[in-house]
Amino acid sequence: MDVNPNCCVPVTDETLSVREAQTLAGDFKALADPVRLRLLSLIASVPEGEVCACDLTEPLNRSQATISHHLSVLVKTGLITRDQRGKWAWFQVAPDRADFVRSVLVGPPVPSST
Amino acid sequence: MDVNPNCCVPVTDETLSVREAQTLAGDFKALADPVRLRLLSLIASVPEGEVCACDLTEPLNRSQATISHHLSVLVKTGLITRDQRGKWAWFQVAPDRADFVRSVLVGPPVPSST
DNA sequence: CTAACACATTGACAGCTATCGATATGATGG
DNA sequence: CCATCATATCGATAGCTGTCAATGTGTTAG
Repeated sequence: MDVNPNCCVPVTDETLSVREAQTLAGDFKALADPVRLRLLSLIASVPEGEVCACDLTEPLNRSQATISHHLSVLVKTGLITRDQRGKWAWFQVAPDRADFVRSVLVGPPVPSST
Repeated sequence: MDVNPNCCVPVTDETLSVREAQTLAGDFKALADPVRLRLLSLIASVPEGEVCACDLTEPLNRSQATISHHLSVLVKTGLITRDQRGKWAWFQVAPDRADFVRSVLVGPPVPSST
């Protein structure tokens, strides 16, 4: 296929590399689920800075297994950290990702009425 | 299941609502693919502000059908707009989403060396 | 040791998604 | 009209993902 005469091939150095794109996509994949977003939101919203898993199952209306799964996805992606303390597991937003998480959680431009 | 005595139920008003979470997750789902991220990056990087589809197939190393599919996903999500002009289709970052797109494309903290 | 508890893991299933070849659509040029 | 080109859509397939019940693992209390 030859390039049409009206435009240029736009690949520049500013373009995301394949590797960068994969990394970024991995982060967004972790954020691309409503349950995980609400989990993250809950964890980020507590003044204490950390929440134990027992308090996350009920408000999200999912089974304990499902919540545990989502938490482990968030941990594996590095967005939150897990701290096993006795028989409870405590989660907090990963300190080095706190800015990212906060910027991500400022709600979308909800297309509400008016 | 009763709440353990060491923590509180953290549901507050700051928590993402179900609807907000769904909307946000939809955006991130569109961004959760390396090919779409690179497409977006290419479109956002041209000085002219718009690119025709013919210039997007080759650099991403995917079939024409695949690129067309990804472009339509980005259009449907509202991140880019399509302008059919003669037999070419021109794409640009949606003006009202430009800030969001730019903030999203600033590369991740790549853990590689240098 | 045993029972109860908090949580993780497993196995299964339905639904979604990325991809491509093939084909359709719609514009352009003769 | 007809051929050609740019792009969209279709159909098929392989792989991934969200979910839950069931089960495993490690902890605490008696």
